Order: sequence, then C-alpha cells, then structure tokens
Amino acid sequence: MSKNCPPSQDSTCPNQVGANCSDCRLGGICLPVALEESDIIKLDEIVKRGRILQKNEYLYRSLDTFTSVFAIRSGYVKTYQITESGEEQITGFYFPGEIIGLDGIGKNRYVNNAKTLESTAICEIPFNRFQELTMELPQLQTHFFQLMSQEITTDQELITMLSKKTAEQRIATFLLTISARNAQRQLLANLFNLPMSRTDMGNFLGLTVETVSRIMSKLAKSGSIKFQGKDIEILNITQLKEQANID
Amino acid sequence: MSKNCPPSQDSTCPNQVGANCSDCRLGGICLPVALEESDIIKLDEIVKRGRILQKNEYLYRSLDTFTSVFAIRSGYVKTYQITESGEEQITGFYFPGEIIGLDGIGKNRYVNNAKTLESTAICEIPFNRFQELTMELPQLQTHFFQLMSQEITTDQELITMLSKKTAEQRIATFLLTISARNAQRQLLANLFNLPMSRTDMGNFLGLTVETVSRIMSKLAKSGSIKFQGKDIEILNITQLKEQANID
DNA sequence: CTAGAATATTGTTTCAGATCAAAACATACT
DNA sequence: AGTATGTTTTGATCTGAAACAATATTCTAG
Repeated sequence: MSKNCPPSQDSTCPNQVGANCSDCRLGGICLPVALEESDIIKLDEIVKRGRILQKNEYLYRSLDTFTSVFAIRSGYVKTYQITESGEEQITGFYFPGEIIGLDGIGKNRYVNNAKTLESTAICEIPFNRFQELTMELPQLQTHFFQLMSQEITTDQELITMLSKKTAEQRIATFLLTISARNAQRQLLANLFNLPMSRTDMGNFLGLTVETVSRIMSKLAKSGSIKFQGKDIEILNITQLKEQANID
Repeated sequence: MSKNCPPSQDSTCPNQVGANCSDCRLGGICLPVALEESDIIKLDEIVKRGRILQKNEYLYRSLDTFTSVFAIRSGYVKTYQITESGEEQITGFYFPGEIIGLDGIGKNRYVNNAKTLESTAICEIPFNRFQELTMELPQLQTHFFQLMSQEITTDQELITMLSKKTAEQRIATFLLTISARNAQRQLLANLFNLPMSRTDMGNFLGLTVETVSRIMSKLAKSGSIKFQGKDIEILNITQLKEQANID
C-alpha cells in the first residue's frame, strides 16, 4: 500500500487529515463507540475521508437530495435555513468530531444549508451504506440513535434559551457552551477563539449584532470575560455562570 | 382467545382502544410503514396497548430512566422542561399517531416531562425490544430514523419562529400548524378545538398569556378566525397565512 | 345550583432590545 | 502602502411585547 498517494477519497490511503477511524484523534467524540477493532475497519471502508472545504463552501444545501451525513475532522460549520421572508436563521454551529446532516433523513432531502466558517476537513458517511452496516453492528445503531436524540436535546435547549432568557443570559450561556465543547476536545476551556462572526452569533441567539456587541462589552466590564475581536478569555467562570442563569 | 377480558397490557386481548397495529385507524401516521402483515404482527407483540391516562397524568418525568417510547392513540400530550430558574418551558404538543420519548435515547434518561392535556390512550413501545426488532426489519429502522429526523426538523421550525417571528406571526403559524395536523388525521382543517390552555400556548410560543389573548382577539377582528374559548374556526385561511408569514 | 377557583380578556404603563446612525477597526485587493 | 469593503463597537431613539392591574368568563366541587 503506497504511502505517497494523491489526495483522494480512497480510504485505504493515508493523507494529511489522518488515515482512518481507529487512529483519528477525535476518538469517541465521533462515531466509533465501543466497537471492536474489526468493526471499526468495516466502518472505515465506507467513510470517505480527506475532503477539505474552503471557507464559505457548502457541504449541502436545503432541498438537495439526502445522501450522507458528515463528521467534521477540523474546522467549523454552521447550518441554517432561509425563512419564508428570505432571512437566514442559523440552527447550529458544529465543531470537530460532531455529525451534521441528520435533518435530511426525514424527507430524504436536507432541510438546512451547511456552510463552513473556515477551511474545514470532513469525513463523508454515505447513509445507505452506513445504515446497512448498522444492521450488523447493533452498537453502531445505538450510537446513532443517541446522536440523533442529542441533536433533539440541544435544539430544545436553544428553544428554551430563545423563549426564556434575556440577551445577557443568552450570550453568557453561549460562551459557556463553546467553552465546554472546547474542553471536551482537549482545548483550553477559558481561552479560545470564536469561529463565527458577531452577526452569526446574534442570528443564532435571536439578537441583533448591536445587542451582541453591547452585551459582550458589558460582560467584559463586569470582569467575567476579556476579549479582542474573536479571541475570548473567560476570567471569572462562576460569575459568568451566574450571568447565564439567574434572573 | 377471550373477548371479554379485563383492561390489561396483554397485547393479544382486544380492548376499548383497539386490538393491534394492523387494524389501528391511525395507520401510517404511527409506526408501521410499508411493513408486511407478518412484520406488523412482530411489532404487535412488543407493543403494550390500552393504557389510559387521565388528564394531567405523566407518561414520564425528566431524569426518569429511559425505557420506552410512546405512541398516542387518542388524546393530547405536552412535553416540557423546567429551566434552572424553575420555569416551565413547553417543547412540544403531541397528537394522536405521534411518537414521544425520543429525547430519552441520548442519555438513557428522559430529558423532558410528558404530561397529558386530557384523558389519553397510549401504546408503550419498550425500546430495547423495539431496537432488537429493527435489527431484522430494515424498514422499521428507516422509519424510526425518519421520525427522529422529523422531530429535529420541527424543533428547528420552532427555533426559527422564536427567533424571527412577531407575536402575530407566531400565533397565526401555530393555528395553521394545528389545522394541518388535524387535517392529516381526517379531522376538519377549519374547525377544531385547541387541546391546550392559552397559558400553554403562550409558553410554547415564547409569549405571555395576555399577548396570546390580545392577538387572538386581533385575528378574530381581522376576520381570519372566529373563536369561543378553545373552539377555533378558520374563516379566511389565505389571510391567516399572510398574517403568519409576511413582515 | 352556587361559591370559589382557575382561566381568559381588556386596559395602562414600562422596558429590553430593535432600529437608525455613525464612527472605529479589520481585512483584502491592486 | 493605500484604498475599498466588510465587521464591530458605541450612541440616540423608538417600539413590541412584558408587566402590572382589573374584570369577566369558564370550570369544578360540594
């Protein structure tokens, strides 16, 4: 098996974004759960690895025929819908190790658009073949059910946020969520870079850019955080949590 | 097989809410898709039928160990979470033929509380046994993936609503959604009874009761609808659609 | 049938966040 | 480098829905 092979979707060929699921540093965050080594190899065979998208490229668009779900290896993706009145509504931000495209299963067409926020490496998992594989690997099926269920749960958290929280609570909560997701990926929890613009943050949180900007400044003045553009440092997580929750 | 048997969970015993999946008048709305007769029988064997809950009873509560998903045969259920600050946030209303409990799969505990809005008949589907069955019935697995995906999609519609729509647009949209769901169940699309209180409506839509009441009156004055308490009649669906969408 | 409770409606005031406006930064392009 | 274009911040004003308040209506239990 040649080591010096061209960029391709050949899963047997190691390339710049990693060779296969077993040695992927994302490990358990992504799909392979408590699978046997031999089972991971089966999964490996169907995963199309190594595709790299530039900033602002689409993984899929609303109404495209559903074919695959995607795992993010590196980079960041936002999903959004266009409302009847032509506005964008962001429904999620996705980080390395996370899976997108689940919304397409229901009607065999993607409902959302998925667009990269920066240069992003992805693994494509053709759903037909994946589903066949789940028929012989119950653990894989279980894991996938869990993934979908968790997507429901995070969507419902956002619903609660939009329905019940003030602008300050939303932004504090958002920063804490990003922090936690970074920590889960062995990154620093209190010092990170926001992958999205203020506009996107506001859109996701149901706020205008101006409000986002104002509240960020307010949180900084209160001493909870420090920031310079997209670089964020959490200085007082206890206080930030209070700002996230309490009325 | 006795016809005159006590109320029980014995699925072989016909009772007041219907005998089995094959002759359930909800048909395709619920689980059994394009299944063979023989496969429906297998499904029948695991479904616990005939449990009837009174108004305001719980199907499950937040943090209960996840065991089953539930199909509603008749009646209505709301799901809700309690926020950190102790408020209720309704995440969904469920109608006959719809499936609830999917949020519990992710962490093996229910995230929401599920409470009946009136006397409600349910079918309980123990998830372990159901999952085993999906291993031999690919169509059943596909259908269940689709159900979960659709739950994601409806949650995302609510997100868009809460983030982008005015009070009037939310209520108009809500009434149109209920109307459509009734039509799907062979009920009248333009004359129906809301199963939830104004308070619950407001809670779900991120509005106060007072605002719900005001907007309902406004919609009635505009001639789109007519109502008497929970009895709703849609008089001008075209106009109501305009009120639901346009800025 | 009636008292009491719960739910719904309507009126008035207040306020959080939107909108409008403009300046300050940041990034990309020739 | 220097100009243009996009993004973020800060300021002033406005507004839709919340909050507060008071009735009115509908349910429920005895």
